[in-house]
Amino acid sequence: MAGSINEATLLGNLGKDPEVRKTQDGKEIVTLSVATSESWREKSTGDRKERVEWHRVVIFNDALAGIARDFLRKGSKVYLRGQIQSRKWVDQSGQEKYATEVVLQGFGAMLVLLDPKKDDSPDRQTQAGGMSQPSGAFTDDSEIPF
Amino acid sequence: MAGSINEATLLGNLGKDPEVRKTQDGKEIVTLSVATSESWREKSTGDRKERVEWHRVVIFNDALAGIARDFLRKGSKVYLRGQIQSRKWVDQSGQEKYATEVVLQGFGAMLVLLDPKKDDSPDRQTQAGGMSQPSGAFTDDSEIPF
Amino acid sequence: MAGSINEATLLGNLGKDPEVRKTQDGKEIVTLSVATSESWREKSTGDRKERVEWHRVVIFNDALAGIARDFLRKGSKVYLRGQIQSRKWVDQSGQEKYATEVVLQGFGAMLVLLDPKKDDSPDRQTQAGGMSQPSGAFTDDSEIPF
Amino acid sequence: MAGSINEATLLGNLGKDPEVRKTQDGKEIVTLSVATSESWREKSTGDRKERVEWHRVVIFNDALAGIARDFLRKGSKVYLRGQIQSRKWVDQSGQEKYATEVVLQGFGAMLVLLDPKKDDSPDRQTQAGGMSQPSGAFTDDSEIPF
DNA sequence: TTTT
DNA sequence: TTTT
Repeated sequence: MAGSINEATLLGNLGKDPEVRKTQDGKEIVTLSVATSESWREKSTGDRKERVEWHRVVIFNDALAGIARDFLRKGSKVYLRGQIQSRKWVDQSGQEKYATEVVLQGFGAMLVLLDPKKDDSPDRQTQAGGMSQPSGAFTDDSEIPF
Repeated sequence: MAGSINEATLLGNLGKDPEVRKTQDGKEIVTLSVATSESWREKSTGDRKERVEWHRVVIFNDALAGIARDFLRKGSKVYLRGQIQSRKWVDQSGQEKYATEVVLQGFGAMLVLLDPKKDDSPDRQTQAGGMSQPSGAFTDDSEIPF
Repeated sequence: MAGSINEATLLGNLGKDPEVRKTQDGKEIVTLSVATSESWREKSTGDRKERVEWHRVVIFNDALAGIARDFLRKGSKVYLRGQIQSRKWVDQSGQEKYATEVVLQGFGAMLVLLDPKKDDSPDRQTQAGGMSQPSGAFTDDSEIPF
Repeated sequence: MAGSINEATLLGNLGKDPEVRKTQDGKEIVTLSVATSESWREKSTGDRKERVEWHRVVIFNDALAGIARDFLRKGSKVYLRGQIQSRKWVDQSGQEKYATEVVLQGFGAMLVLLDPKKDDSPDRQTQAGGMSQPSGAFTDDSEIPF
């Protein structure tokens, strides 16, 4: 199928520290548990309600995995974009299981750290594949149009 | 939690006709099976690979459900935005089951029909809460400002 | 034209305090100056380069305008979504002028405050038109699937 | 500034054929005029209103520029993502001019052709940095997991 | 004018 | 398990 888009965009907080695994060939894969939440007031009762959603995020992209491993911690706020992917397997008791994950891999993947910057941490954004953008002017403040 | 985002954006094709259910209070809920796909060339072997992902999409929003029911069919191309939500239940054999769905409900929800417009079909876009998109001309090039 | 999308998504910082204007009928309109920036390393020279882009953001939506007015300040980090709109006018010297803005109005508009929460500030997210989402389970931590 | 996002997402139609220019070093740059439109019913009068917005889109990315040049024409429907960038210059009469464009360049850039596929046209999606989307079947309903 |  |  040509011309399709599969994109998950999350802005939330980590429920625990990133988990780092290694593939057989030594590549690091980082897994996050990200919570998003929404709240609203029940129309009928006027009660305040909240729904929390937990997202399993798997980072295959090397650069993003390194950033996540080094700079994200339990409680960190993060903005990320990846693809929705479902896996199916049979567990030890023979049951079919499905899991759906947000996978950061390939060229749409994005990760932005949103914690207030501390000390000596490096630039806080990375996009899969790097970033290449041209130089732009606007060095003189008087040139800003508003 | 305030300040979070949970957004799934899909552009894909329906694998079958929409399914229409009714809640106890008579509200229609429409479910879609949407396929997205990506392909790439294997670096090592040079082989062409493809991965198809199937997304279960559940439309609670009345306006969007009506549009989907009336104008989407197996094979239709659609662009939509909703939230990722996971449900858990126990099946008849006592097994715990999880399912993750893209839910269209509330004010971020969006549905855009991308099939070539036939005949007498109505406006092809709706966003939750209103705002449809009517016909727009391309008659007079002089209207284009650049 | 049916089925179109016009969306600008920004995550950046305010260059100055929000500006509040009133229309003739007393409606408040809030204007923001939002900076986004990207940096990269010049391939040929190895120099570090940066490009800053300034965005004029105009908030017509009442709820979002109120949030922006009350909780955004110079330096605030904000995530927002609106539409790209261009205006044309003739200035006092008879020159034709164009300006392009990101307009928050209608049902796709979104504003998320990303500053660390202080004290007694209210919930930090609003979407145009309010928010209505169903109740969801996951109240018992043991139910979380990963 | 690290951690910022500047993203424009458009789904609209071309008002005229793509324009192809060459830089001094022979690189092709493709420019599009893309129309998006929205309509609504005036609350007070009940009148149907429509607003058409024209977007100037500049494609620096080689792969996307080639796709646009070869497969887009006046009237084509396209989905694209790029960055909002403003330029300033002085015209021949000494007037300061500003222009805002959606620029496709670097790794967030995306272009998806949405015209019904004709004949021998190639894959219809490209993302900056690679990743094209091939044909995908709908032959066997049993492949759909729900 | 911001932020890093 | 997070955050508000």
